[in-house]
Amino acid sequence: MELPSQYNPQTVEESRYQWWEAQGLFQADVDPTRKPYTIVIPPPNITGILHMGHALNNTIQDILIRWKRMQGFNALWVPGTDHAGIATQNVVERALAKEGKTRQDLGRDAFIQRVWQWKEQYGNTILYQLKRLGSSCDWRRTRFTMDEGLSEAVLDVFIRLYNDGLIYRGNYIINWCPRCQTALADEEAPRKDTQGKLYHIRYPIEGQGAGDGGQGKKKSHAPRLTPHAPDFIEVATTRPETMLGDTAIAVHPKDKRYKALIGKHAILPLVNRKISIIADEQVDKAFGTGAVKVTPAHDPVDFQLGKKHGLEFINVMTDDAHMTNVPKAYEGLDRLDCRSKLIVDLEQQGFLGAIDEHQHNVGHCYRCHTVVEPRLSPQWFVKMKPLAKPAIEAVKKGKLKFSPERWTKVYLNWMENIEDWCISRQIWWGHRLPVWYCNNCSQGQGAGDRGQGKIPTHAPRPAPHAPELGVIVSKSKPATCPQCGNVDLKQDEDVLDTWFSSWLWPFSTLGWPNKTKDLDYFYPTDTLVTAQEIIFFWVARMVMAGYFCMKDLPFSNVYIHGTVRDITGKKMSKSLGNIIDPLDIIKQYGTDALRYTLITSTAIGQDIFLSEERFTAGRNFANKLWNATRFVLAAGDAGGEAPAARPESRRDSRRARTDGGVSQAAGPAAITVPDRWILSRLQHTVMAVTKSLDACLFNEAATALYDFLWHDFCDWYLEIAKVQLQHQAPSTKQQETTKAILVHVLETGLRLLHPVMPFVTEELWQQLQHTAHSTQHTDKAVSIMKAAWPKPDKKLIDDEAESQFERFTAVVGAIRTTRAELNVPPDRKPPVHLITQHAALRSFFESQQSLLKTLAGVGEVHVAAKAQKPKDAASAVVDGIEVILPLAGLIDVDKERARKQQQVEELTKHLQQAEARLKDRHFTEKAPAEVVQGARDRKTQLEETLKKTAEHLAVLQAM
RNA sequence: GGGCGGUUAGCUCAGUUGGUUAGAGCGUCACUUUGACAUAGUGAAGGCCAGAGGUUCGAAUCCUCUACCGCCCACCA
Repeated sequence: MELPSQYNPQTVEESRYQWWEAQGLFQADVDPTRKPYTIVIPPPNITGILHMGHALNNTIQDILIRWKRMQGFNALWVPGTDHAGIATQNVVERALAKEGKTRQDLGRDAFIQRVWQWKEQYGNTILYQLKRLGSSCDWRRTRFTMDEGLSEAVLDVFIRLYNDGLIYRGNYIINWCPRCQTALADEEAPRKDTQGKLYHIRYPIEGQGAGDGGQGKKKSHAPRLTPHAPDFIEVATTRPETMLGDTAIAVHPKDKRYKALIGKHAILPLVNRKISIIADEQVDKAFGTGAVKVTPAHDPVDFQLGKKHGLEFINVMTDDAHMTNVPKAYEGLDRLDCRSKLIVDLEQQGFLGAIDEHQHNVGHCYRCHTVVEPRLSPQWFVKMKPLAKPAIEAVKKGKLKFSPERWTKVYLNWMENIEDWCISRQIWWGHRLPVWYCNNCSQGQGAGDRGQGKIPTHAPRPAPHAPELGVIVSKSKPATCPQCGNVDLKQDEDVLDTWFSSWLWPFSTLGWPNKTKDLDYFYPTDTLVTAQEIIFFWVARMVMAGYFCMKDLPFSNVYIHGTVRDITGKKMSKSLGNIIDPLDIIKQYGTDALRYTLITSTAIGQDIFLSEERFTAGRNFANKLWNATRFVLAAGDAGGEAPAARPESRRDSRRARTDGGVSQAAGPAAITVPDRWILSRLQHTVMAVTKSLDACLFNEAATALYDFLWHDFCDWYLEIAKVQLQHQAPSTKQQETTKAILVHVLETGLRLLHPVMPFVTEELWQQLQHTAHSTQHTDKAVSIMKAAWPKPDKKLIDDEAESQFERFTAVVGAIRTTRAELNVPPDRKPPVHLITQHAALRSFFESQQSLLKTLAGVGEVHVAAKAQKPKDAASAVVDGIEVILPLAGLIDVDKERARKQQQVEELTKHLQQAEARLKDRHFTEKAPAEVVQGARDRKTQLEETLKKTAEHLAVLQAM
């Protein structure tokens, strides 16, 4: 079959993928006779479109899966998607907004229906895109975090945790996004450095003659804070509007400035509420004025202080961050408008001190970037400390490993300081809490009554099995309230955090909570491949869920890859416009090129700085392989007229074609040093690639293959094969051997490369199956995917051939360099003299004459023990062989002389270094013997080379 | 404020447990359109391994400090 001279991925990839799928090659089922290898995909959001991060992440997973599959494992890659609560709801809400509607207009049920509709239409886009990447997932098993089984798992684990006392409801300071109107986990409210202002406000002290609100006082910017008779206390805040909810002022107990005030009261300006002045060590004397206003309902630290000191909690904001429970003048104002108005009023009434510029970290909603409001709110929490315990142990005992290893510390550090997890979200899209309220029993503590007025604080429910009155946790709606028999029960309006379903992913996708054969066989999974951003969100929680639900860790290896950035180091993002779209790259360069370039661009766990030009390397490599195969196929066909040398049956052919059989079948006379060399190099490559993959050093595996296939195989062996194939003597046996080796080495190389570049390797491997010299390594392997992973054949490792061949290439290189440097016209073929004392080397070079002539472009080859010294000859010494190239009439004598001069200088320098080293007593006495010996050998060699080179310089100088 | 990573050729990066003269790809320059491939071949130029100390016979590699870049975590109002 004729192959075109260029590889065109477009004509191959899609149809080849469909063929794989149709053959069922991605599928894995329970098979007790084989060992499983399992990966669960980090489920992409249904709103997602493929970006470079996905491309890298899934390429790595696919490499592992394809590699393990070839090694004979029953390899399962479970795909699926995540419902991505807030993200998806936002997308659908935006679509609604275009129709001029809000979700409230539709109502809850209709809205959710609308989201499902959207999901059906667009939610699998990302999965189709993963197919374009070549991902060999078992698509029959595709799961979705809101499908029936997984929803069941979510409710099940909620109830288990609740019954174990690990889920509780409490009023807590949470991050509240006023735009999305939902609570956000800490991880969902990333902090950004923000330039803000620090407002100083003066609170009059009760009974110090300033209780009249400071009217008529002169404005002074210097706080008068004497320990003796202060009439006000000045505090500093970045959010003045929260002062309306202040219920105390806190100072450090040892702060001399305020000691006298502790226990007294201050008057809250504008509100005229009496608040107490308390002491707490948490207060930093050095910050601001050293006095802090305490707003327990609107700040995490203040919340703690509030609980500790029994303060009142006053919520002054509504869900959409407008003021409430405040003096009429401020009621209903937006938080920022209120801030402005307050500043004016405080200033007018003389309560305002200095306003400083202040840079601080402010949380922003990760979806809409609105500044979050820390806010007291009734929410559901998972108690994390008990869950973290086994998850910490697993890592400490080495049962769970991270690569790169450094993430272990990050993981442990977080786990050991873990905070409870706020799992309720005030959105509609997600798993609704399996919680019902009885209005009879619960006194209006239901979900509808959120965040208004003065909320009593609840400590977390401390002991298990202490059910709150009127709160019923149940998978389905209970008929009646078990306490009072009331039939009017209302389900909690909240849904669960998206991660509350993802943390079950490794076992929920395999059927949990049912006891399935899949679970039994495939769990625990093996490797989890993910990005560093979600170690806390997801990885850590999966480990905890694994131990809680399955009593076993969910995976034994976590591979954390780097982040794909643009060439300047910025994260790729739409708003920056620095996106390189993987699908564009696939169109332009091919999937294999994309995969190859991504993989070779990152050492373990390092970030990738990507630029588009880099993909040419991958494309060129695929093209190189394509053309090498074209050559091998052509060579095979050309040899078709030698049937006697060809084994007749397939069975025979397999025997003759196994690794060990290559040399034996051809007989000792037919195998040449280059043959032995390439076979030996192949074994080293098999070992190196396998070892690298074992250590997750994907870039090293790919680079080793690139070097071997491109340089060793194409640059050297293919060129040699051309000579060996055209050569008539000594026998056609040699030609047969050469052809067999060509096919064998290429075929093995393709198998090694298949996990990284699946498409082109499959295509070419299929082509090779049609040749006379094909090697069929697995019986009935229909695809390279099912071919066996190569194993090294130690018998073919041939140090002698390797060192001889290295000498050969060095001699060829020396001749080429000389020719190029002296501008010898390419059609001129000067004779060459090889001078060496070693008889073995002489006979070796005698036997390689024709190769030398072709590869180095020389005429007659003279091998001798002694130099005849032609006057105008260029020469070089490599590996103890002197190479003399008589170039009568072709040399630029001056130039060559200068070059030799330079060579002599360099050699002299190196020799001096070597000598100095050997003279160093410390070195000779302390360094290991082989290192010292190496240095001696090196020195001797240098001396020899220098001597010869100097002689030639002398010759040149005489010319 | 803590923690982590990075700094090696013009660019992007490798560099195994310290050990000959520090490598690759891209780019550059020269020659080559030879029957696999110009998405190629051959050859060349290009590095005080961020800086300063230290350990060692020997340091890109180990230690300390400094500088810059980038991430993560954290309640300084």
